[in-house]
Amino acid sequence: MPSVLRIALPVPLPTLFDYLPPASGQAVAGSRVLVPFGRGKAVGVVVETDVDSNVGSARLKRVSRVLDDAPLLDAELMQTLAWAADYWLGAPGEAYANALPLLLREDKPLPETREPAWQLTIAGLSALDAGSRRGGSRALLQVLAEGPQSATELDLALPDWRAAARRLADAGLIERGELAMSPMPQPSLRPPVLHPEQEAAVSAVAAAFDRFQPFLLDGITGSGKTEVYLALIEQALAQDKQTLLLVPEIGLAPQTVRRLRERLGVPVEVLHSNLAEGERARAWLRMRSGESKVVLGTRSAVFTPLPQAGLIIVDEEHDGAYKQQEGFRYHARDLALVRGRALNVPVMLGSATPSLESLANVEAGRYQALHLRSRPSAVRPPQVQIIDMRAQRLEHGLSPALLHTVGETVARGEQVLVFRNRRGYAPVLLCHSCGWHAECPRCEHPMTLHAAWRRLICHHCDHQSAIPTTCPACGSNELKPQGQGTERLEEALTAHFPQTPVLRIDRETTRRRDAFEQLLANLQADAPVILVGTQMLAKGHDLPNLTLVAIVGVDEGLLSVDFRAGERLAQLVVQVAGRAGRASKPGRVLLQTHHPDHPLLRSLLSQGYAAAAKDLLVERHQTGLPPFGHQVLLRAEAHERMTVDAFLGEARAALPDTDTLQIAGPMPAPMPLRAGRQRGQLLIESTTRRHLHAAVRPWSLQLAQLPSARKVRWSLDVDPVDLY
DNA sequence: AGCACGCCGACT
DNA sequence: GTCGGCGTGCTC
Repeated sequence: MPSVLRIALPVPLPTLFDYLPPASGQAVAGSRVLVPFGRGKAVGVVVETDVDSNVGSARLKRVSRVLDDAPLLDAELMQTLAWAADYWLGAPGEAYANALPLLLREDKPLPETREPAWQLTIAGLSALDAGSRRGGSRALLQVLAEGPQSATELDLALPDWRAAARRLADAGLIERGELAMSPMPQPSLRPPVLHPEQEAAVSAVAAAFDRFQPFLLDGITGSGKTEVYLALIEQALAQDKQTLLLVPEIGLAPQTVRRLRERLGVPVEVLHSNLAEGERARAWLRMRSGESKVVLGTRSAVFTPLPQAGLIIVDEEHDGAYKQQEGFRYHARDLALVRGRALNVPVMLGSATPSLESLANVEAGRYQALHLRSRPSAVRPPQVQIIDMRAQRLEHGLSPALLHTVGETVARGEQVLVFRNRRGYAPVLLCHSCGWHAECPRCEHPMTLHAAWRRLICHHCDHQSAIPTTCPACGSNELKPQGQGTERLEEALTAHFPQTPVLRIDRETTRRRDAFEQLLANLQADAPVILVGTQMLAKGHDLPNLTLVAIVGVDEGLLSVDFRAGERLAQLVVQVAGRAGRASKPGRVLLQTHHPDHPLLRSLLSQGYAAAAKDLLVERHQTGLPPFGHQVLLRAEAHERMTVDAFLGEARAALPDTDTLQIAGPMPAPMPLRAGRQRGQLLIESTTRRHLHAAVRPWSLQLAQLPSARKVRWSLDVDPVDLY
């Protein structure tokens, strides 16, 4: 049965589907087709043509329609996607689905890549000359008098233009048109002169254009990594080549995009999850056609077609946001490297706190390390000082020494950042009379007290309940909030420093879109202020007058059972500390801890991240943990513990018994109950990736066949970054 | 994942 | 007598 087509369909099944060729038109590998599937229809991607099908000819259906005459996904992407599905044990159809913007997964003609724009009609021109309109309408006419403008440009120029546009369009004064290209800003910022280390990094990568070579740009905060990226993108542009720039989820501030556009003077496509689907599809298609040369995006942007690829950059490469945590669990940084190899282009990974994986690759000689050690914009690196919390009288978790230093700093008119990795008022509500504490019924974890909401909220499943006034167990009035969240620190600092504004920045205060941006924009550079916040404050954003960073309550990271906790803690401390003293004023960092002698803190503070990372790598080597060992995690959850254990037990029994694999479990997950579901896991480890994959690949197919598998929700995670 | 089919409880 | 609960099975 030759000339059958093998097609990837967006279903979480480990198979591709065979179809007869369409009655008319030619389906080629990489093009989308509409096919009958089950009772309905589906859009799939042709993976292979002219295959020999094992499916009985009676069962084969025929492709209904070819959606693309030419492949939408080029050979390189097709090859990369097949590799990715195999490596991360994903359903092939899901890998292909992930690679296409939602709009391109539908049975519709491709959207026009030109951007819709507005322009004046003849009548509009006379209306403008006559000055017959007022207010917003007049302003819009004036802007359009300079030429057609896209919606994107109008959003920037006149935030409230839409109402006026509707009025003017109804009156026939303006009309919709199209822009030939996405907006082309003028290069308005001249590139700064690079210092020697930046220069060296740029020439090292530039010398590797046209071949695959990974680089690790290890540059402390403020050392000018972005300028290195920009210089390299400019070099790629000079050769008419495309650049893919990946950033973690939080790094994509409108401010970053604007800066990039202004500096490069070319359209910069943006791809992230908040974008409207039409915009996403257009950006993707403009890269595919080669019309655009630069794309900036988060995780899924790693699938952007790059027909004229010149360079791939992964900023903050250590960031866990690059790993997809559900469905098709790929890692965008790792996939970027695979694409770099296939496309024959250099890949630059950048970070002030590189992942242990990347550092090990440097040691093994697979990556070339580039260092930026000087901090041109700062007088000197911040001094880090430990505050021993033991035997201290604390005020809402803040030590006298810390409060004193905060006071000094704001008195000098400078700004302070108090970092705490916990939202809410207090992480525990405890009865001092009987020891009862408020616990989530669905997770059996302490619930966080949120004073502003007057609620107890579970941070694991969002379960909420009212705050009891008396202890539900013993009836006493001794319920006390235990521990400090950002909300409580804000309150305590406001009370202690009534003259100084205290601003809290966490998920609650920045819920509104762009609220974070606005909060930061409102910080007058010179006015003293105390910022209290979580992770969100750890990166980006230059606050030149911020000279003190106080880190409180990171001790959880020192005691965690997760083998990556130490690495993450070190990265967090260094990233947060990097906020201090960026401009002309020296910075200071205070770290308040109960464990001042912890070896990780000691090496981190006395010798810096590189030394601490080296120690951590030695530990990983001795224990055979990643990156020296490789892991696949099988997770399962169900309402009954027994159901989970039965499945995991059968799964374990189905694994080959070889000494190349180490198997741990079945065991309860670190969070054994979450949102009312019992959770368990099985960890498979091997020192050789090849052995691991060879065993796990056929096993993953067997798992789906197990009768017990239908009773649980299960997933496989290759190279898990989180063991929860 | 969807989406059907398929047998057992509280409603017009 | 029906609407609908989610168990089980299938998708070329």
